Amino acid sequence: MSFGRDSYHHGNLREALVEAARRLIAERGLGGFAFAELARAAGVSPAAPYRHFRDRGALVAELALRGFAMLREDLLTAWNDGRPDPAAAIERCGRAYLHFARRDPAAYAAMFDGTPGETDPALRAAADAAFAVVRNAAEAACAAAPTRNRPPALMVALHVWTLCHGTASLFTGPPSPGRRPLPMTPEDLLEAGLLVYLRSLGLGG
Amino acid sequence: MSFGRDSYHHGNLREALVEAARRLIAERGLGGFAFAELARAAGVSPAAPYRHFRDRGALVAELALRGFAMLREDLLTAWNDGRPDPAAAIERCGRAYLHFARRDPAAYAAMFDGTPGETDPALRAAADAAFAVVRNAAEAACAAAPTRNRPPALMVALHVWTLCHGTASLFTGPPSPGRRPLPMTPEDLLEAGLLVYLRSLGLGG
DNA sequence: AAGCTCATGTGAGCAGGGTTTACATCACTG
DNA sequence: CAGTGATGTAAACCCTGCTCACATGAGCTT
Repeated sequence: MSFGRDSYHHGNLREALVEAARRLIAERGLGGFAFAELARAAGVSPAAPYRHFRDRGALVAELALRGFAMLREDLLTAWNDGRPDPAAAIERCGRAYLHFARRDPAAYAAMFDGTPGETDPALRAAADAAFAVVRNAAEAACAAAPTRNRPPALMVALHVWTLCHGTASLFTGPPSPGRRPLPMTPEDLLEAGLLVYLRSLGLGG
Repeated sequence: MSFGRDSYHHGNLREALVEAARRLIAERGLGGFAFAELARAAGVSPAAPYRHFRDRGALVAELALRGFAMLREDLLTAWNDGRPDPAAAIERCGRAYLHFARRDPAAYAAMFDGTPGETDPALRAAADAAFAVVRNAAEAACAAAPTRNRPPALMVALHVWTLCHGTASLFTGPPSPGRRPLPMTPEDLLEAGLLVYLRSLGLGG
């Protein structure tokens, strides 16, 4: 369990690599970390990381996997069984979503901009589990809505997720050319959007 | 004006590079094109592209610039002065937005995932011009809404843009780990979302 | 037509990254 | 205490981004 490298083996290389990548991606974007650079930061030879990750993509996938697990927990806490009412709880979920995207931009990028290629089943499962929280919230919201205005719960969940992701993608993280200047916080923009949307379903204030 | 390279000079290198980049980015993502590869595809030495673009980022910025101009035109056409009514016209804009993201995924990526660094003023202006169309549509929609339910037009524009971008980002282009399987087309999902949202403002329906 | 100029392309070259392979070290286990 | 498997090293390969001095030739001036 040595960190400063007093022995031949690092003792914690895998974690060190993940954390170094998290830092670099947060600073310079998804493409902004070099495998060799991580190795250097850990005080290890350029080939060492390959003992822990098949390639760069595998490290990004690991980051995404952990990200989905954390996001799921944050959403579960925010949902809090829909108390005091589904609309308020969903707005809390929106804030939690943005908070997560801000707190761990590297994981967020890995989750939504990463690996155009094949997707590992465990990763897909983690993504499903995170979405399931929103899906469940949408079910509760629809159950609480007047019968006439009930759209399918899955669609509501997708709309909520879309609004959250759109807000996070456009207004947090590294600025892209398409980023608009905001006259309010992203949190307030999202809350207002969710409010308007849910009101149309007969929910909220 | 030679293409197959019968003379020392290419004659159209700049355009050839942009088009090759567009193709490669569409296939392999934003990081998936090599400057040297573009040169090879154009039958030119690896140093030649640097006569036309300062670096890789400059080419991406060019793609983004053209993208915003095209998107603006598409949105203007879709808006069609708000006929027959603002809600219907805004939904048409949403479809146009998705259609653009699908038709030119490389430009779309350059516009919204590109260059974490400084942004050229012309690029910013092009982005502003495209957003202005939506902004204008939101003004018209708000003007048509019952007085009690009028949120600020800018906020409505931002919500619409966010919904469009969220949908495009999550459900078109190269699949990311966070992508959900959809029981409908992205177009229908977005249309439904805009419908619910605008209904809350007292429009459409 | 002669000559100048400048945009455009070339070739060579440097630093550095991704990845593989054969080998070294070491913790653990029987 | 030897054997084994996990972990790190060294060296090597090719590719990329980018720079610089130089070559080419299109178009303008005269």
